[in-house]
Amino acid sequence: MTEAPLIVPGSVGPRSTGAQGHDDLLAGLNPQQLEAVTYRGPALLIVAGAGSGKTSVLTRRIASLLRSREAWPSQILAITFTNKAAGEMRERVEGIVGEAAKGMWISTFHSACVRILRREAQQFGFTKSFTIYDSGDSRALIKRLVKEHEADAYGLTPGAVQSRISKLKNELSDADAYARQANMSDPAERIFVELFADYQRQLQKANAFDFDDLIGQTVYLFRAFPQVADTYRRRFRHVLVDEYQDTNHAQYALIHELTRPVTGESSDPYASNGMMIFEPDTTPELEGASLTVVGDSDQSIYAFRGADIRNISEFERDFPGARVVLLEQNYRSTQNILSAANAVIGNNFDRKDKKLWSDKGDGDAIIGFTGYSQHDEAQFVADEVESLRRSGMPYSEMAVFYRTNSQSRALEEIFIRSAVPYKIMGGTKFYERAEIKDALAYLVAVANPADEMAVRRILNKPRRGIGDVSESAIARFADAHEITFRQALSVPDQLGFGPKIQAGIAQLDAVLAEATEIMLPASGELPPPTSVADGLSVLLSKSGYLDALRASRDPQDEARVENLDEFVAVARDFARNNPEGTIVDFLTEVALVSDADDLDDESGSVSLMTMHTAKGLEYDAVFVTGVEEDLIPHRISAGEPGGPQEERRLFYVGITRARKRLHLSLAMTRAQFGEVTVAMPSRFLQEIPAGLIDWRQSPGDVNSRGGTQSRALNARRAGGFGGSASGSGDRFAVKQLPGRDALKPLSTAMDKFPNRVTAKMRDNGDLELTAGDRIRHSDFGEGRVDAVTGEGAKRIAHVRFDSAGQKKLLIKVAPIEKI
DNA sequence: CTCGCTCAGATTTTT
DNA sequence: TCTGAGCGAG
Repeated sequence: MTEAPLIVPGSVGPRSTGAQGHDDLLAGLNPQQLEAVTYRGPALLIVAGAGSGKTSVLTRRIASLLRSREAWPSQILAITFTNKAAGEMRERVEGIVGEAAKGMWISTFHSACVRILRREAQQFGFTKSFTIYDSGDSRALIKRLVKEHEADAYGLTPGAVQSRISKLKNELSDADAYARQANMSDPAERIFVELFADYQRQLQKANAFDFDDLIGQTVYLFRAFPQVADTYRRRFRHVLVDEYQDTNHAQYALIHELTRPVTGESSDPYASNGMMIFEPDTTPELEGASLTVVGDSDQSIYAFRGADIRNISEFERDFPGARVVLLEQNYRSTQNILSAANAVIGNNFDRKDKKLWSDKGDGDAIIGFTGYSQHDEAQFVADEVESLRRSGMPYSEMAVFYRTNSQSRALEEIFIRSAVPYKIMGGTKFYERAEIKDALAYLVAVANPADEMAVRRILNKPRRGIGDVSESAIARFADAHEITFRQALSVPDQLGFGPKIQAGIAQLDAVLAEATEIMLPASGELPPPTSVADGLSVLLSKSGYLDALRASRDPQDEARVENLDEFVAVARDFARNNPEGTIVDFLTEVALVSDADDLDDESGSVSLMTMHTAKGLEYDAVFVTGVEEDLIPHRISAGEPGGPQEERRLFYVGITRARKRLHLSLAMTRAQFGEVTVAMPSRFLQEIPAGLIDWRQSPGDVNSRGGTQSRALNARRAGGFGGSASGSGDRFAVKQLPGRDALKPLSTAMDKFPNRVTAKMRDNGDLELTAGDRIRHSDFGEGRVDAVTGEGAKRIAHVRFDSAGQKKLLIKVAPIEKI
């Protein structure tokens, strides 16, 4: 991520020869970085503090392997946690070595495993077109099972069951293994084991893997079929893993399996069974792949998801002879920011001492602010953003972090009113929208007819008069005749339903069949690139799904239609980018995209995200908000072992994202679901030396004297009288809030449609106003437009209200009408 | 079977 | 505050 003193890659052509080529690779590296790039051996651990240039080191290491012809591209496997990081790494390696980079596997754990599983699935009872269940899908399945098993009577909620199963899978455990060591006299435990086993059976039956299975089943595959594993071991001679501190046990095991020596025979239980002439334990046919891992235990923030910090702390023990390189020089942040970070993380007792340092100088002081409410705090952020913008910093170089997604709301509201362009990373994902999930279910029903969940989902969408009762009847029929749910749909007349339901089922069956013929022609010939988009269109229109939405009078449904249009557009884009792409490829891509992946830094907007999402990113200016007890550290973390320490690391990750400016803010009161609660400053604040923080408004100021006016309160008062330091009071003139995402800057097709639905709540669209127009505002009454400034979504009307005085209003979202 | 109403519960982080 | 589940009426 940081490349500070390192030279710009790409200055030397791909064909340059070894020695010469290496000069530019190694130029500007400090001694530790140099070693990290050039060391050769079976195992290398690069302990890379925040901002120490680890991505650069990793990419140079790969480039250097390629340039010196130590490895073919196809022999390299580089693993990251997000597709975004993978894409970035690929780009940078390509920047250095050009075409030679083609053929490398640079991907996430999950996509690498999918690739392997698709190839090998037939080996153990799956087909290549298996479905990937995201957490929503598995929750839905578990929910159904919990109901069927009446497990809620034992206090087993779907959420709890899901997270327990996930944890167990991350440990490579399964229902049987768990049962062996569980207290089976406890009925709740017995039910849980049953649920777990049933869940797994259902997945298998549906030809589906959940997220955890992608990793776990790959490990299983390697262990059960050593000769399969060997093909991958022979292939990948250099395995590199980024963010190693966040690997869980299953991922650790996967790496282990991949880097094992190829023995040729002894790992195959059948081979040594008399037939083979080799002596046991002969020298390996091929030594294990060289393994490079990069990580920083201070940035381990995924323990809650099973990440095991020991994977990194015990690396030397696991891989004897491993070389360890420590990167401590930070090229990202100013010393003030680093000093704060060091002071905070120093309070974690179980860590190896590591002190980041910088030669960038102290830089600006950290700015602190305490608001009266989260709105007040948000206003501070918005004001600061504007002032930084005026001083020349682009919006895209600013980011706002928070602990929980729900905190984004107050920020969004204020940003919208202040006309600050922003972009939310994460939050509700586009493919979690109901209509998108429905569309996906239609596609899955075609790609993987065994997936009963998908077929059930679309059975009555749009309404076909097929309710729970009929659905169960179909399931029973399928069971009784030993056919799949999907197959049952193709014999509607045998199901014993009335004509209406029969017709509905027949129609669904016909649509699915037609789409199947488009996307997966029975003739076996390769469908044209546009087949996915075409098939999707057919599904949506001929199923009546779109018509039903269009006929609806729910205003949200209009937006849903638009979302689906966008989704079809995404499919077309996919066809353009992947001419050979099949429906299965498309579904894979959609299932594995994550929030952090579609970060788009060109769009010129401020980025809002959780601190978790922020990992691996950096910005000139960073705002860490909600620095309060019970938020960071989060209340729930207190109960978990190691919880508070992990929270501290999270905070550390947040503050080390900043290059030049760091802002820490909090609110004295926070409204959470209706009730207003009083918040306390986070303990982490006290861990930062007081001299480093320049408080614009300290917690003490806000507590003791009521002298300082709340910005938000001020602004809300119609008069907009004094107080607000930066004079932005009248930005608040828009009192009625629009939908939370109304103003979201739209850039790519992907982030365009997730937010359409809510955006419908208020959008004046192209309302044309010119000086002299009279308007009516829902709060301020009537007034006259003095002037209009700005463009497009950010057009601002300067209005002189008859009674409420002068206001600036964002035309697009203000509750106004022309009169 | 669908619709609309009421009420409870929810919010930690994510591939 | 918002969403989802549950219930009763048509």
